[in-house]
Amino acid sequence: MPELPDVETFRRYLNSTSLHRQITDTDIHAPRMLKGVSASKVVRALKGHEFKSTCRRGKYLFAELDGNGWLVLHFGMTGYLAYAKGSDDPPEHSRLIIRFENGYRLAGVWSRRLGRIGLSDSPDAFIEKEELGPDAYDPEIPSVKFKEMLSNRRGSVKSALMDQQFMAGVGNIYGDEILYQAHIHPRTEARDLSDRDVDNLHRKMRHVLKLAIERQADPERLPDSWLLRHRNEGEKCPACGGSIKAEKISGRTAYVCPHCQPAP
DNA sequence: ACATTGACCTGAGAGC
DNA sequence: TGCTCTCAGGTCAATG
Repeated sequence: MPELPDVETFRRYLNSTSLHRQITDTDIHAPRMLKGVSASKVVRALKGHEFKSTCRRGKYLFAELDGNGWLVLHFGMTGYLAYAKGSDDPPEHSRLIIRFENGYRLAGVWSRRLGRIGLSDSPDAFIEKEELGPDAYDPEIPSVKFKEMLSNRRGSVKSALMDQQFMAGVGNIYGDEILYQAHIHPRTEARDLSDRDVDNLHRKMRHVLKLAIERQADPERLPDSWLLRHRNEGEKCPACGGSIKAEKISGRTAYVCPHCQPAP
C-alpha cells in the first residue's frame, strides 16, 4: 500500500509520537528485511539514543538519531507504524519494536516481509546509493524540468511515473489516479505527450499528492470523484459514468476509464 | 533501453 | 466449512 502520501503520514505520525524520547530498548524480528546491516547493529544504533528529526524521499522514511546516523524504513506493500503503551500487545507481525523511557513503544508492522529496515550515515548518502529520483511532491521540480525528464524517456508514461529513479514516491495506485485526473492513458508514450499534457500531468500530480497527504492517505476520506475509490473492473467512472477497465501495463494492473483517457 | 516475468512474502477473497 | 487458486498498492533480477 504505502506510497508517498502514506509514508508522509507515517513520518508525521513518528514526529508527533516518538521524537526526543530516549530509546530504552529495541527488538527486531525481521530476517531478510535488513539489507547490509545486522539486527544487533540497528539495536545498538538506537538504544540509549533518541530521534531528533525525520525526513522522507519518495517511499523511504528517515529518522535521525542523535549523533548516530539515521534509521531508514521502507514499508513495502503492507507496512505501517503503531505507537502505544508498552503494556499493550504489539500488533501481529510487529517486526521492529522501539521502546521509550515514557513506557510507550513504536512498532513497525509488516505482515508481508516486503519492506526494509536499515541504517545510513545520512539521507543524502542513501539516496545517492539507491539513485532515487527527486521526490514527486517536491515543489522544486519545476515544470520545465518535469517536461525535460519526460521528453527524454522511452516507454509508457505510467512506467515513468512509477520509476523511483526517475521520480520517487508514486506507485501503482497514485500513478493511476494522477493519469486519470490528467485524462491521459497510462500506455501513452512519455515522449509523445504534448506540452499541454505534461503541464497538466504535473499539476494533477501535485494536486493528487497534496490532497492525499491532507487526508492522511485514507481512501475513505478522499473524494468519491477519484478513481481510487472505484478500482474495480466494470465500476462506473465517477466523471462520465462509463465502465472502468483493468489493463496490464508495465506488469501492473492499471485501472483506466477508456472514455476519459483515450488510448494512444 | 524498455517490457515482461517470476521471485520474494503473507493474507484476503473468490470459487468450488 | 474447508480447500485451492488468484491476486494485492513494493522492489529486484533475469530474460527477450
